[in-house]
Amino acid sequence: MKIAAWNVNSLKVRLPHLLDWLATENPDVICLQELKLEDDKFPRAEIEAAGYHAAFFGQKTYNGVALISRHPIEDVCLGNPHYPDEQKRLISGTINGVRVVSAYIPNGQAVGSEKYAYKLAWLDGLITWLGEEIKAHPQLALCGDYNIAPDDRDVHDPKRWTGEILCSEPERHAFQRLLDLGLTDSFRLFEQPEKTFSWWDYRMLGFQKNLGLRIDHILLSHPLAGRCTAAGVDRAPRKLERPSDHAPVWATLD
DNA sequence: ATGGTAGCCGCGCTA
Repeated sequence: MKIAAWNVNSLKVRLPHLLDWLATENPDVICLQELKLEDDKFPRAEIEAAGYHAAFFGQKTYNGVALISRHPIEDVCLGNPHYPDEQKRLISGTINGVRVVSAYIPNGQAVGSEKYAYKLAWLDGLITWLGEEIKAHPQLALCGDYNIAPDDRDVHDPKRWTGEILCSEPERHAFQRLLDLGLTDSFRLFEQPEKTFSWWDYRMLGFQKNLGLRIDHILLSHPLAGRCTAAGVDRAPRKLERPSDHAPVWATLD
């Protein structure tokens, strides 16, 4: 079973890239973030024509998340019952007996800002909910755009980013609290090339210079981590014309 | 120190 996550930064614009990636990589599941479209604009027909089911939680202009799967998606849950939120950032469903969560964790804008406080509160709500969810569903994968680089290895220039948004200690501590629930960063189960990132700013030739961060993650509960055979980031779609600023991340399970 | 780019039913906001 191959599971992926991709912040597409507008599904309308990126649909051709998504369909290409589904055709070449053939994931069983891909969790999408930043759809930036309402549910009635979701390209259901195109996704189904490619042989996939879809469950989605959309919003105009901002946010929006989806589960795309080769297999039926059961028991879909929209949002976090412990954290009522106008912003559509969370969707979960059961696929092949695996509870798959697609999450778009808030960016936070700047340390100390109102949006930063929202990010930390949102993470608190996520952690509370996941504690219960993982008990109910021991086989769980939390996938998406975390907007957190968990370690200095995940940052192109750790000194410059020390204490900055995406790297601050409270954000990294929240990531650790997710791991403490019994989750494992699938990417770090394997040896990886140095300076592997999943997001590069559109500005200042960020991708060309590899000025990136690894902020997109697939966390696996212990039973799934034990089945994980490979994980990585696929930079190829970031090289295309009019790319998302994020690359897809993936993990395979036995 | 600022600004650079991309997406959105833009005319600023979010990332």
